Amino acid sequence: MISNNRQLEILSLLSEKGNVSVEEFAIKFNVSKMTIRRDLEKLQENNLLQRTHGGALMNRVLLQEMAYNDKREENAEIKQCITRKAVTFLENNKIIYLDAGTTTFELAQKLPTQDLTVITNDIRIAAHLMLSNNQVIFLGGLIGKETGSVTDVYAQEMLKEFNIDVAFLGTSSVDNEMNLCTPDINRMKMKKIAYESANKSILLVDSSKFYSKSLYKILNINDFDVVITDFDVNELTNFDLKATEFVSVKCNRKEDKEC
Amino acid sequence: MISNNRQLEILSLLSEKGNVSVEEFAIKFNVSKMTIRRDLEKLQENNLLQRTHGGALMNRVLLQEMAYNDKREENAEIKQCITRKAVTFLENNKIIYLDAGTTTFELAQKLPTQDLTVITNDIRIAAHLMLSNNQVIFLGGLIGKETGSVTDVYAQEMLKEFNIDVAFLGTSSVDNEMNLCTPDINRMKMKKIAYESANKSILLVDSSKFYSKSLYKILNINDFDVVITDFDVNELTNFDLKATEFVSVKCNRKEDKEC
DNA sequence: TTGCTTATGTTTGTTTTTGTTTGTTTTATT
DNA sequence: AATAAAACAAACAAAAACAAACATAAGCAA
Repeated sequence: MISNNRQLEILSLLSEKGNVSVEEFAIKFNVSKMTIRRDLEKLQENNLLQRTHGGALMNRVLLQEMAYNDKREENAEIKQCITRKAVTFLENNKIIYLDAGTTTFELAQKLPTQDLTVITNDIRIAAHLMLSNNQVIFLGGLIGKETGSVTDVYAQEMLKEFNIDVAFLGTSSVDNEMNLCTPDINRMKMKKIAYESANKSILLVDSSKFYSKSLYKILNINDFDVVITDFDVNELTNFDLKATEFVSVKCNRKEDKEC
Repeated sequence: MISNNRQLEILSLLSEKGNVSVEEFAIKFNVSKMTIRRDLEKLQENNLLQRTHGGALMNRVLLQEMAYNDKREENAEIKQCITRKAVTFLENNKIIYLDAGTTTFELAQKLPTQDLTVITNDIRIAAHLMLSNNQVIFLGGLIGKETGSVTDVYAQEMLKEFNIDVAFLGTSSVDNEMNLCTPDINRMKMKKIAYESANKSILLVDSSKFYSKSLYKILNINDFDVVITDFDVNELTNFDLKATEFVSVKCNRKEDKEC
């Protein structure tokens, strides 16, 4: 087994159990304790765990990263389908806005590597796109720990100043009347401002988000120019959706071929 | 880019398993290990994976790997010494500013994990600290590709609004008259604003930066409350440094014990 | 064919990783 | 505090992986 791989496994077990012992791993990987100690030392250097006498404790930094990765996994196939469709709405030299969220993060990874200007309030999206040849503008402010995004008044004011060609928005829920909802007032405002600043707004929403509501109404699904979703078309035709281009991606969870 | 089928298969297996070993593939494809290494080398050049001793890991999107790469940087040991000293100037519940740069990035990794408010214009610093329990405020704007930082008018205006307890600044050069210099007007302004907004300013500068000048003067070394450097003390006493608390870290490049 | 380029294998010496030994430090117990 | 047991870490040695340089083979155009 290659050493980095062993270190990754140590981290992964650590995140499950919270603490690990040197002996445990020496046996598990069939290497000497010294080797495990050296692994732990290296991992500690990178702030990935906290060594103790006899083993190591989890660093809470790691916890959060894992939580984020887990969240990414949820509905992964569906998000792949949705974002794969979303990129077809892109054109060169456009200014786009990417809302904070896991779906838009997936979209960020599928963007062309150049000729776009991308505005975002999600630090993970910004950090990722920084490596591309696109122009990246990050909205400033206090970074929210759970979401890795900025939504405060700084970000809101800054966002108002841009002329956006296409805004890609996500949402945490859609209620019975097809209103997008969110429990947080700042997130609500960010989305509204993005919508208002953009010539065209595209909603990315997977079916798990429907029929649940929370405190703030943001916009109605009808307000969007395009809605990309795996939600059942028939259910939606009960509503008056003529104003919206409606793209339903059929997504077979297992085979992932239809999209 | 990808020259053959084998490399494609390596990537595909890598994305399935997360890691691969050289030996495994040498056997699987019935070629020499050297050939596999050359494949991995090529794929790494294209940022498609991360080589390790014995094999390769999937290329991770998160910034952990960046931290990794930074470890291998030139004056790494000296920067370690300087930043180790710098953290001793921190107190709980303070508002600090971290300038963009590799030295301050090192410092960010050594910060306590809570009770600080950190303002920064460096996205790597922000992304890293986001995982801690400190409050993190990122200054918005266009992200510069080479530096991963924002220095434009948005960032400048935003920075002016904060009350900073301690600002930690770096610099690209210090000229013969002990003025900090930079070739970029926006970077110059950012540093000046940070200096003016802060109660206390601490300069982190390694000896390689001295005696070289560039277009814009920022500040004089005497303006700082504290200067932390590995530069030879005797050379500096030729200048009138009484206004500045001067901390010289002795750093033995090889042994790295003095600090 | 010849000459060129590219991919691969082999040899060699170097670097990295790992295990072992030894003596020290930490922890727990009396 | 004294003691024993466990964990640790420095130093060395062995093994594995690596990479440069050269040799060989394959593919391809003139």
